[in-house]
Amino acid sequence: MKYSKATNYALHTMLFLVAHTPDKPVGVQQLAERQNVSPTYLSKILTKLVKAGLIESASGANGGYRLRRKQEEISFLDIIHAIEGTASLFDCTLDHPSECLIQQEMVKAEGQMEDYLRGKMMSELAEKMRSWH
Amino acid sequence: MKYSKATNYALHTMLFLVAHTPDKPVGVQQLAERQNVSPTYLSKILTKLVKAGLIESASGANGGYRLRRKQEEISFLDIIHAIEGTASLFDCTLDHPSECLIQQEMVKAEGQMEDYLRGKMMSELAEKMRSWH
DNA sequence: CAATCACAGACTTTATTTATCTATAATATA
DNA sequence: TATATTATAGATAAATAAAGTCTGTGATTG
Repeated sequence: MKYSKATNYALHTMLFLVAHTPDKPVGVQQLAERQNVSPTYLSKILTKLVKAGLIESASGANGGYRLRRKQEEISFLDIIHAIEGTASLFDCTLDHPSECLIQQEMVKAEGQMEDYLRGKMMSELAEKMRSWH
Repeated sequence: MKYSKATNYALHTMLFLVAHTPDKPVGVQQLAERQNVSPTYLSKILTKLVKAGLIESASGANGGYRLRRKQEEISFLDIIHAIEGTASLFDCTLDHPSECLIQQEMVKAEGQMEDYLRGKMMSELAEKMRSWH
């Protein structure tokens, strides 16, 4: 079980957009170069972020992507859910007589991780980055 | 990102062994039937649990598997680690100038889930099961 | 109109997970 | 000791998912 690379790309792209001057959109080309990934592949990932309402896109010359919400309102969990989906990490496929106790505990465990990610905002990371320069 | 079915099989097998009378070993055949999985495949999974020291095996007639520790000393995390490994769920493959802030947060988030799983013992589930019968 | 950009779909490649098959080693018991 | 029973190991195959490519289309700017 691993987080996908796509999630990594998404998180880094978001962090870059947050750190970037907010007005001007950033093209996928530039974002892809910084991460050593092909623009077409990254654009697929970014489209998911657009559909999730985290960023918006502009076509045409000088187009690209920019944030759609304030950075204090974008959590790690928002981004991860946009890429990985929101389904539970654990599915008990066995047919039980009653509810699966194991499943219940696994869902609770996941919930702990999600709570942390829900509370961790992009603005906090941006703050940390700034304090280094 | 999903927990593997193997982890599900492992957890259910452990729960069964915990609920079972402790002395007599249980054969993989019986364990596999209950979960609708092939004995050879399950035995591979169980071998991992053996190597992790959670259960022990006995060859030959009347052989099988049984717990090696007390049920209060076997956590969900022990079982999951035995099957999935202990590596972090998130690897930042980008080459950063310094430590990856995103990675750091992801590791913390994981830690929350692991803390929960570390504290959740087989004995607790067995207790719940008993209270239903 | 031409250059620049995002978007969509089909496709390929690679990696991982889930098994299966077969042979071998260990053990109990008749 | 012989036989049945059981776990273990390795090679391999099949199924699924992840990662990435290619190509064409549509929107926007200058």
